[in-house]
Amino acid sequence: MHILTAEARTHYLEKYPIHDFFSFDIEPYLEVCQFDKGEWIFQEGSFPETLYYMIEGKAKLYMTHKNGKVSLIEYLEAPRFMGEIELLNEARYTKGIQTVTKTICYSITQSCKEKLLADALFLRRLCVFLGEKATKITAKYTQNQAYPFENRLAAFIQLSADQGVYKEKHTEICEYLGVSYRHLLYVLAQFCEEKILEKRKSGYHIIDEKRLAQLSQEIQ
Amino acid sequence: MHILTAEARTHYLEKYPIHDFFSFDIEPYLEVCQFDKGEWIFQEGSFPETLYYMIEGKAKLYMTHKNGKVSLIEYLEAPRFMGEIELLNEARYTKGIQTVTKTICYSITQSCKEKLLADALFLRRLCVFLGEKATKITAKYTQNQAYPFENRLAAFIQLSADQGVYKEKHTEICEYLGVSYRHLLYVLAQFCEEKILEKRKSGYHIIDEKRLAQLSQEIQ
DNA sequence: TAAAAAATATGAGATATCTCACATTATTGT
DNA sequence: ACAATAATGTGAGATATCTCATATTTTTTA
Repeated sequence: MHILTAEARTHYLEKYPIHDFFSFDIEPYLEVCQFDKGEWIFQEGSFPETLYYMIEGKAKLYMTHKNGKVSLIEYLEAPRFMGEIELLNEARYTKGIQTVTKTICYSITQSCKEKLLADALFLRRLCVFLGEKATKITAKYTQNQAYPFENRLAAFIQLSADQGVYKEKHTEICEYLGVSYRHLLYVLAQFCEEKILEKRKSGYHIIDEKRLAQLSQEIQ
Repeated sequence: MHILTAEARTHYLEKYPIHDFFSFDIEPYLEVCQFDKGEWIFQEGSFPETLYYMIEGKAKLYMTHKNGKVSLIEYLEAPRFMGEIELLNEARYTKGIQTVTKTICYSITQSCKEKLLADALFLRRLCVFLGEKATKITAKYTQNQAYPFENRLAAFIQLSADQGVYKEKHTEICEYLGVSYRHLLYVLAQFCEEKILEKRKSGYHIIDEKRLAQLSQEIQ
């Protein structure tokens, strides 16, 4: 992680205004910083002392279980807060967050913690953010247990395909969707067999859009 | 649902003080109400116009999927807010909430919505509540996909057993834990076979506490 | 650019979990 | 007190999903 210079700072603050999040001047407490691809923003189990607001980039939220199994819990995409739970509660240790791409964040030091926690404007925005977060997680996991993997995968392919081509990393996606690597490959092969997808060098091409939509619509 | 009289109102307000949630006087906007066992607090799909704070009782949060499958998402236990997401966002329709026992709530009309959304004291408490909610849901569902049902059931039995006896309703629990009724019965039978539980008229008695703890501790 | 590490691929066998059908109690409303 | 409804219990067969072993290809790193 490194902190950006005055020029870059000005540029980002103009591009992604944040002043209206607060009813006091946040600039003295704010820095613009950059994480390289693959860098860890929070180490799992640490006690973070900074509130981040991600403005560009993408990261993954991880958690390691006692049995050593690692779950990819969520993709975090800009714009969003990180470390907000730790701001509200004392001494909460965090899950791990690792960037997927180069990521730019506003970092807000906890030296203005008191001010933040007394600022209705900021708190209201945080409430909305947290509420949406809870709703989204609930929806995702409720689906997970109510639908077979086939439907969830179809939905995910629709969501993540670019120009009709699906080319995510299997190792990552099987974690995210909560199935084994083997099973993901099985179902992808099955989609190919059923002529819904076609596997080429460039990725899995969607050839039966309609059928895919049908499968995924059983969810939404 | 019916609204309690002045005496009862005073009694509850003394027993469960709520004044310090707000920096203004909430009493003019507040009523104490009671829901009977099995009554619906929110009908699924409706647009609630009241913020509730449950002070006594227990309820279940439900959601119906497109395919007709119903998920029991969460047990809601006092004390907690209900309808807070709908207060923050315009026109959000809600999931269904049905009481399990007689339930007492403070109901807060949306006529003080503006005041609430400008009150840092209240918003801060709401943030903490929402943050915990998100954390809890994440933990629950992350476990769901990382551990086989055997472990989760062991943990749930430990949690819900009363004096060493487990006697929840199967129909409800299989929904909550996200498995079929049949499978729940299988695993309970398996626990009996392994002499972890013993089935009697009064319920399933825990006879091998140690082994049960072992199974469930693989999670926590 | 060679070696190491990560990602992809596939087979085979095990098991966790589901669906459906049906019988037997409890519980509840009238 | 009786009918209706909900909850419990069990068998059998299907299938969704996992584990493990092993080979190949791609990407990363020294």
